[in-house]
Amino acid sequence: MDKKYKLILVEDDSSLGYLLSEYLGMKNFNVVWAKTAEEAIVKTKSNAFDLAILDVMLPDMDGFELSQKIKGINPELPFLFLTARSLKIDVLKGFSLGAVDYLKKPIDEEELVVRINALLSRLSTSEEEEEHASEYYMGDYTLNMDNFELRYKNELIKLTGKEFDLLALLAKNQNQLCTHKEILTTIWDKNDYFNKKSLNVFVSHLRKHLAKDKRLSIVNVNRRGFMLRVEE
Amino acid sequence: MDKKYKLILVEDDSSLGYLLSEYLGMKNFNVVWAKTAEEAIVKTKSNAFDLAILDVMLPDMDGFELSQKIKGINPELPFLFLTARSLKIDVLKGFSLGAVDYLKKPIDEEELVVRINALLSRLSTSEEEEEHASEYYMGDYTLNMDNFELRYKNELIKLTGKEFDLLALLAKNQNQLCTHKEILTTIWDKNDYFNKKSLNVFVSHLRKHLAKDKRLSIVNVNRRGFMLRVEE
DNA sequence: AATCCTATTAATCTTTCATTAACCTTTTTG
DNA sequence: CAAAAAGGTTAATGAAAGATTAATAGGATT
Repeated sequence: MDKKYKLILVEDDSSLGYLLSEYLGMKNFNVVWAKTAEEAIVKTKSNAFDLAILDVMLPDMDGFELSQKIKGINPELPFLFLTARSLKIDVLKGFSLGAVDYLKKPIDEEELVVRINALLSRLSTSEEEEEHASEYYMGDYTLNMDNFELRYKNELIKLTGKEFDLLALLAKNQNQLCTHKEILTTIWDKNDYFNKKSLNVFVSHLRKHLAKDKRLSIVNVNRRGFMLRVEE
Repeated sequence: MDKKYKLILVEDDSSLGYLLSEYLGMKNFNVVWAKTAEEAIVKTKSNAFDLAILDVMLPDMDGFELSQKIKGINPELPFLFLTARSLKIDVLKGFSLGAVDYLKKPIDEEELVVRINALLSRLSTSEEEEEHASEYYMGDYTLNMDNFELRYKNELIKLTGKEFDLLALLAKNQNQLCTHKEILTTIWDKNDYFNKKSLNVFVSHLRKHLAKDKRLSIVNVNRRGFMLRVEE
């Protein structure tokens, strides 16, 4: 049996939203429907979606802005934009090569399913490729991977080697849980009681370093691991 | 595998900045996104960019003014301006000291990639002269690669062979980390404990030589390497 | 061969940083 | 709800890395 993919549909129009979620449900997708951007953000935090379908015109926020925030929560999520405007299409068409696509309204449901599957299949094939970003952004902080520098609004913050390694791992997976095992095996090479104690110390240090931006927090998930949370 | 070019995109508009950096990332560019001119200046100091894409209208500074400042930091950097205004070519003529191009908004991303590649290819043909830069400038010091001379405001400072090699490497990568491995393999050919000890001695010598300009410092990044930092 | 120059090695001192310990707070479990 | 486990924070410690100066050795030059 195929994996049942979980989608979030962000659409303020009730009729269209209902119609699409029903239709996609019939097509064996697990659909969560959010009517506002705010709702979408909350839902993204508490669900592991495989794909997001966003109306670009929402009552409370621009769809692109929303996509950015969602990406902050779940960086791997592919997007499918629903747009009535033809204006932005020239901006979006370039994305048809990557994990972003768009559809013009009115929506053709069959076409929608084709696009969804295209995005999902692309995701699974490119899962292996490692991303080597040279900078990670977290709120007003920037972590530069080339010179091992952390900056808060251009102010340099000195990090030790292990502090940097840990923050880099958390930043790479921001808003996603890093398990104890994952952290300890990548940074300490060994997953034992004493290294776990050491990890706690470093988490504490990093919290101090990141204290200047209230939107950032390193949260503990009891018995599982840590997560760098970046709030919108 | 092709070299991954590193670009800085200076764009205050969140939606456009996000879309472009995502798109260029997909096109296998390493993109660093700055939202303000000030941010751009800091990032230019701490990254070795191959190209800069500047919005001409920024909240804190005019894009052309910014380009001049960036040019002061990285003189070889080619520019690509994004402009809403229909600019006449003669305005850009003043900038044709280096590789410069411009694109009108709204941006056609495919066109953007074509222009970027055009600028970069122009760069690579003249890469020969970049590698053989005859002088490096660090604060009030000048390192002449042709006659192996270091000068502080015209005052000649005598360097030994290894001192020169090391300073040249650091100067070429100023404000960027040079790892122990990088230094030892390029200057000593072998990366072992004793050469590392020797490196420390030379760093100490160079610090004395560079002491006359307080803005210069050779900083150590524990267990990673050294960096020639040039302030302001 | 004596002198000069320079890179390496040695010796010594200082700094840095990961670990450990100690103690406190929060969460989980029985 | 009490005991136990896990997590949080700060400080002490010691080993490793780095900085600096001096000594040595080896090659080149005269």
